[in-house]
Amino acid sequence: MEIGPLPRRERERLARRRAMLDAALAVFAEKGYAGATLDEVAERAEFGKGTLYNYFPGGKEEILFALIDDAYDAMVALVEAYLAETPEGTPTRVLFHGLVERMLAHFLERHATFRLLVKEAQRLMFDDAAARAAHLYRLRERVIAALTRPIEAAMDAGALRRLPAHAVAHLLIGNIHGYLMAVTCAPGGVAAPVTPSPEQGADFITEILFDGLLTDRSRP
Amino acid sequence: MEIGPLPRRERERLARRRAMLDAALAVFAEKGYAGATLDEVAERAEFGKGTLYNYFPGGKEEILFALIDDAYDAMVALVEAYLAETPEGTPTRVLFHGLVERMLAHFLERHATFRLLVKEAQRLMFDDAAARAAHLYRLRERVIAALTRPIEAAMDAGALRRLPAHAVAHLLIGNIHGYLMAVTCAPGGVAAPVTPSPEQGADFITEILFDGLLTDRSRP
DNA sequence: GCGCCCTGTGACCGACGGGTCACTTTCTGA
DNA sequence: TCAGAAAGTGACCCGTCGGTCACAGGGCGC
Repeated sequence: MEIGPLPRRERERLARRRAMLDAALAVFAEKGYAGATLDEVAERAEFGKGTLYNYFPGGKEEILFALIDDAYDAMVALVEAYLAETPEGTPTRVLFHGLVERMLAHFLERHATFRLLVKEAQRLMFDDAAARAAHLYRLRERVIAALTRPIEAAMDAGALRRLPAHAVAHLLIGNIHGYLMAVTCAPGGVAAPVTPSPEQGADFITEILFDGLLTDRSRP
Repeated sequence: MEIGPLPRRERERLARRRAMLDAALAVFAEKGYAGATLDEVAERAEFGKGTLYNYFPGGKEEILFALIDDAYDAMVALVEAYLAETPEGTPTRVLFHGLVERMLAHFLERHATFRLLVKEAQRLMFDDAAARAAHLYRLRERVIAALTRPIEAAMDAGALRRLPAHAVAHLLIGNIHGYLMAVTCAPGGVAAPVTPSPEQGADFITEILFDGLLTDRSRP
């Protein structure tokens, strides 16, 4: 992100790399990794196919992993930035509501990234090649770990029931994923059969996860 | 399933078709649709490649859709069978606990089917070809609809809070999917970092969805 | 027992696309 | 201005696989 001190040459190189990744993201998200062709990526990035190999010697697969790594890094960064900027003492419920809202907003405005993760990351997690699967597993674990920290803190503070924090983090991710699938998979793209805005989505998820579905108890 | 009255010729034909689908399921789940080859499917089914086309004139894609259709049909059948055999008046919580347990058990003992759905169905839901995406969307909706019915009944009975039943059904599916991902994607296959058995998984999911995560209220 | 037809077969074909490399263009520093 | 280096390019190569089809063989009716 520190683009100031870098020599011009370097900056341009990074910008070209960025342009290639952007093009690849669009193509991969649209056609899927297997269905995408490097010719189309190159064309959309406005480079020759050979040039891609100057920037990604590993070819198609290296490009895919660069995209996936970026997507997971961004997710971890989002969680950590949010936690860092949220004042101490924020009520647990507000804290998590904001976090869910941020994550929903993040993916709703990065539709291609979400598609890529759904189409390819999930597939790679079950890859035969143990190395690939393990890499994906590690990326996912980093996100889970980032979420586990505030969950555990809330449990320590007595705000949340003491449950396996790791499992709760998985559940949170699962709900965000499920919500996004429901919202973005409606026929015709981003039209919404369920609630459409990040706020409403966060309301729904937070309310159910915190309060549960049951009626038979007092409610504020 | 009615194999009695069918003439022998028909039965054998269906059995062969079944064998081909089984082989294809194994190969597709392992290598992914794009990575799988019909040669391998044919070999594993112990037929010549040409024979596949006698049973699936549409080729590779028809085989994939047959598998996915079967998987969704089985899910709907599972839900409906469970609801049919569960006595009237079963407490809501017990009803849903059993349902979740059934679904978890179903997929835990059909690992290949789960992998296929994760790898391919999710990908197809975002397919460019609107027809393909719409088909998948319809399949998913049938499952959601089957789940929505008991949820709405429970809301009508006052056992669950009045919330958009459709959204709650999505959420339930999302949690089951998330749980299975967490459990089956551990490095090394089906080893479990979270809770491993359908019972424990159903306990966890039911408890959180019904009671919520908060501590600050009375609990039985 | 005979011949027709239905089913199975796998060698073959052609499209496709990932990756390469000899050549061109652009940039840099003297 | 120019030579050498660095970066860009796309025609080409070649392995791979979905799909085809001419032929084989076994079962069924006659």
